[in-house]
Amino acid sequence: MSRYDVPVPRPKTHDDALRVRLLDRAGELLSTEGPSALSLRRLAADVNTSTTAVYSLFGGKPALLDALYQEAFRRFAERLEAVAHTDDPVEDLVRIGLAYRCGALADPQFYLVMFSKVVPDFKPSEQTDALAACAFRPAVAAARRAVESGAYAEDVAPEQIALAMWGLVHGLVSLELNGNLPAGLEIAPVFERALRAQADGWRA
Amino acid sequence: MSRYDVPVPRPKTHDDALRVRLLDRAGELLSTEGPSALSLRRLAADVNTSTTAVYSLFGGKPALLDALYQEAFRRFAERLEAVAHTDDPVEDLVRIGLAYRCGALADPQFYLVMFSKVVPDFKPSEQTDALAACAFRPAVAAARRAVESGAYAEDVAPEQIALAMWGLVHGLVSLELNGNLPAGLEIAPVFERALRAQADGWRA
DNA sequence: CGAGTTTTATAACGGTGTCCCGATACGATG
DNA sequence: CATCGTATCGGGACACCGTTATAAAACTCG
Repeated sequence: MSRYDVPVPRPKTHDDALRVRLLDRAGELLSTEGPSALSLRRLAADVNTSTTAVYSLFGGKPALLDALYQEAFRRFAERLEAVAHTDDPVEDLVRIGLAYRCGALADPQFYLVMFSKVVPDFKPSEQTDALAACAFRPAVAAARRAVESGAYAEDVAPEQIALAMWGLVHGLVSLELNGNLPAGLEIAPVFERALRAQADGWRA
Repeated sequence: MSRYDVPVPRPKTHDDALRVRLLDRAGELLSTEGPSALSLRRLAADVNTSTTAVYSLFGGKPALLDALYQEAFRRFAERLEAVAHTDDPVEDLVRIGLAYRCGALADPQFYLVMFSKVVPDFKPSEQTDALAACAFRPAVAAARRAVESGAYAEDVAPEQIALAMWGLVHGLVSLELNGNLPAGLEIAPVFERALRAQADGWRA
């Protein structure tokens, strides 16, 4: 260490480029072969490095998962924010719900990382929780517009309505992804009808 | 072997009593210390047998989980069937939803075994799927009564309504158990209001 | 150019699920 | 009653996991 603790970082190959390569490959493994295929040894071998890299760059497997988790939420939030507003805020809520399902089905393994415990003893960090809250905002905003437009009673908090919608879509999507749905049932139409029923149920 | 290959099985200590002891202990471990504490070695040691017992009695860890899964669904179905009928089928739907949450919160680890992938590469068997369908029936029955009573339009299948209710309660409960809910929010009242909104949204 | 420090890969540790394999103990047979 | 055959069972081996201690390598600085 030079004088006065000036930190002059020595060169490293465990750099940011390797970090993104690890994250990319981890996402690939997760999407193509499922959570059980994502082991540190396999991951390190696939990008021609050692397991130590994961520890120096992330801190361990849970931390790696946390990074993936953040990325997944970021993309998810993007999708939901991209839903165009119409002049009917209640319709917006329904559309956000439909976009939610699209996003989940587009990359099921990521969805499972976000909301299911695919890795034992994995606890999202605070920063990650904040990101998750971001993904929640478009629905809250739509619900607020709906209340302001008079479609819903003024004494209900928009957060409550948004949470109800979120619970519904998350529940149906989870059941769908886990294969818990009764066989021989077309899901898409039921999904939309349930969404509209929920949206209508809150009307003043 | 006596003549004509009559199979006279030799005595075994891997009998049904050991089977239930293993299942009991497995449930205990799951409930008290979580999924990561449920290892075959630990389980076998706790009931004074060997890991082989699990393989001869169940077939492996996934199969053991499948048995637990069945037991969990059995209890869950009991809870839902025990919900008393009132003269208002729509109110019955709401009560079933509330009972669902109670059942899930009573033993969260079991709920996670049922609906979350706590063990990688665990696929419920067909028989188990049938049991899961049983747990679904009380809600379908209530929805059917609601349609017959005229509360809901005749052209909606009771299964659709029941599925929507199931999705809602499952989603909210999952979010609650996974800690994905926005902090500082009283859940119980929101849960019930969302339930009623969903039930009302289907009204003719 | 040598000393020292950072950085990295290798290997070890304790754990897991799974499976083979030899010891065992019982029922049927002579 | 003695013997044999066989089904059964527990211990150990195997491959893999996440994690970490260690020792070699590479770079900076005096």
